[in-house]
Amino acid sequence: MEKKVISAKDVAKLANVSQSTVSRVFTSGASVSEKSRKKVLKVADELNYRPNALARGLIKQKTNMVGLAMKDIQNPFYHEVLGMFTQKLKEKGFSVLFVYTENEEIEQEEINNFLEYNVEGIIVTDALLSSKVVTKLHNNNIPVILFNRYHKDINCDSVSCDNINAASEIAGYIYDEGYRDIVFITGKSNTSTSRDRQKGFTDFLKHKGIDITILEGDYSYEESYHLTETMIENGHQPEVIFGANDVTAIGALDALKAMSISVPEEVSVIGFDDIKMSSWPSYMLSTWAQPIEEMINETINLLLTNSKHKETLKLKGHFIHRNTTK
Amino acid sequence: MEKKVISAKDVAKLANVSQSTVSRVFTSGASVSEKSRKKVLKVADELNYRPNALARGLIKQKTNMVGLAMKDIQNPFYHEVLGMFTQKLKEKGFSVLFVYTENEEIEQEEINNFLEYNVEGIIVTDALLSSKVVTKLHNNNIPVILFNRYHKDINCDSVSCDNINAASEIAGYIYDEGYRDIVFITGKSNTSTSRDRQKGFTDFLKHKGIDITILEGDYSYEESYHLTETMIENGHQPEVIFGANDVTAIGALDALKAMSISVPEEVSVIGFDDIKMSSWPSYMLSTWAQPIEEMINETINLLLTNSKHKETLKLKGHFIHRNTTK
DNA sequence: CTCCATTTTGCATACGTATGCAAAAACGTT
DNA sequence: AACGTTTTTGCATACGTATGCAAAATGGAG
Repeated sequence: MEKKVISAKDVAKLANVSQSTVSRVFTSGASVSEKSRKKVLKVADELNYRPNALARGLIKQKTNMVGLAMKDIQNPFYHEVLGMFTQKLKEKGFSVLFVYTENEEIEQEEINNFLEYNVEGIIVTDALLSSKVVTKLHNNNIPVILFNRYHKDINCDSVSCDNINAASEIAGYIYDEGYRDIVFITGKSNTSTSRDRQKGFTDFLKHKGIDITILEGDYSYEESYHLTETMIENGHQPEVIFGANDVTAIGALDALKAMSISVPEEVSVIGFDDIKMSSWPSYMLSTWAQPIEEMINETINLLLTNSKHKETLKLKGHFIHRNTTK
Repeated sequence: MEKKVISAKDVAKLANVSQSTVSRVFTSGASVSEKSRKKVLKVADELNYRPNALARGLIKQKTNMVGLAMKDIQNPFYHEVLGMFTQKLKEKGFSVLFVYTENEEIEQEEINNFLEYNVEGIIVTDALLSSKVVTKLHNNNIPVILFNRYHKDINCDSVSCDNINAASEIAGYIYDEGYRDIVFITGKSNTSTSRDRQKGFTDFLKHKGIDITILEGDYSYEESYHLTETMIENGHQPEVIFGANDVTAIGALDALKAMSISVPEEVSVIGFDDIKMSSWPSYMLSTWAQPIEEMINETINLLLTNSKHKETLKLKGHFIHRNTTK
């Protein structure tokens, strides 16, 4: 039963051609006569032959593999991102070498793993890597793209939502509605997403002469729920709460509901991400929709072009008005 | 700048040894003198050398890669599964080639992709594959394990929660509580998980002389919400609702809340999976916790042993009593 | 220092594919 | 049929590593 793995040589023998010819049949753009192609394909099909991607990668210095490192898979936003990445990369002919990381900074080890497999590019989602590692990758001519993160000290491509502007627009909306008692619940403070959302939000309002209340969250439901609950218990009931992401906003929303505070009549709530859950009837959360598809397209684009000139792309997105705002 | 990729040969030259010696330094169990090892490691570190996994895989017929095909990444349960799989596989020295699929049956193409890369095993989560494909894989001596699915016509290893027994135990609990007006909201009917949960549940109750109401869901929040809402509107308010998974139960729960029906006083709700969301304060859903970690350990175990004798493992798990049951 | 046993090393080859080069085949023109 | 042109083919080699084998180096005992 121990059927040994069949190679181009085996096919060649049965088809009465050379191994080169077999190879050419499976190499697009190579010159093979129609007769040989037919013969080879027939035998290949019978033997169930498929070219070995490792050997091919070895000789072509091209593996068709992309490393995808992802953090914080708890946030539903990234599930959608993961799904879309794998699908779009597949369309482009790439396979995905997946790594899940718990640290804010991807570890050397993960990258080494990617390098050993000669990935053609690395996408890092919701995490960072040291500038030393980035330099090393660039020396090896491997593009690396940060998705939804960037850092001034890290010279590499990055794609994210224009968090500053988005938060600023949200602030504008809130301002126009006449709200003045405003709360922002942050995400993890060491993330550029949270910092930018906070900056865009507070700067706009400060410019209008409004100081807001900032609660230090961590992008988790639990923490946000707890913060909101405590705030209300301490007698502070704001007019509007803006959460650094949807999970945060939903945590606040649930806390308000639990305390029988009506939304949006007494307190408005706004999130960020537009995860699927936000459109569930029990939430109907007003939120900022990140242009996921566009962001992913651009990321893959940067990967494919691999230009020496590094870009920091920031895409817009749009506000979605649901039932947690008036 | 175009720094070319460095090979064992380069290291060998600088360290004044042969390529074989360099190779042996990076092959555990090979015989190298301490002196050479030191020399080689020093140079390797300077040059930033790491053995090429492709070349190694080619010659050793061992790639340290595992194919992971996953369906329905929308269900939060599978995010936890994905995270745990990648971590545990990494611990065992495997890299994960990830594929996301939308079809109930993994397509030939995905498998071919895995095969081209010489994966050492394939894990299929929440989906099936044709018995033809399985046979082909077995012929190539590649183990394939279904996670949370099985099928009588597919002769391959599988690991899942013992859904029949779990649902049966839940039925027992419900019966003991004295409930008689009972609703089960199914998942997708073509999944073994949903079928088994339905079977364990209904069989137990039928045996007690109780007929239950079955609503055909699809594991989605929206459908479950809608089904529950319609049922109540039609005047049927049961004593307890059992959802085929947590997302289903949460959909029902939210529908009940929206209609101001108190849980668990008027209606109890029970789910299945114990996803993170179920322990959110606003839900506190009573549910069945699948023994994820154990399931994953067993799956990896089967992968490693790759015995000719195929097993269908069913692990137990346990009931978690929260606030949606009395 | 000599001899033998053991360890370490290098050489050569293999893994399965792609590709430059030259030979062979096919084709078209006169 | 003879020639030149184009297409197709096979040969040989390369990619970067692991490993059997024999040669070389090391170590220990006398």
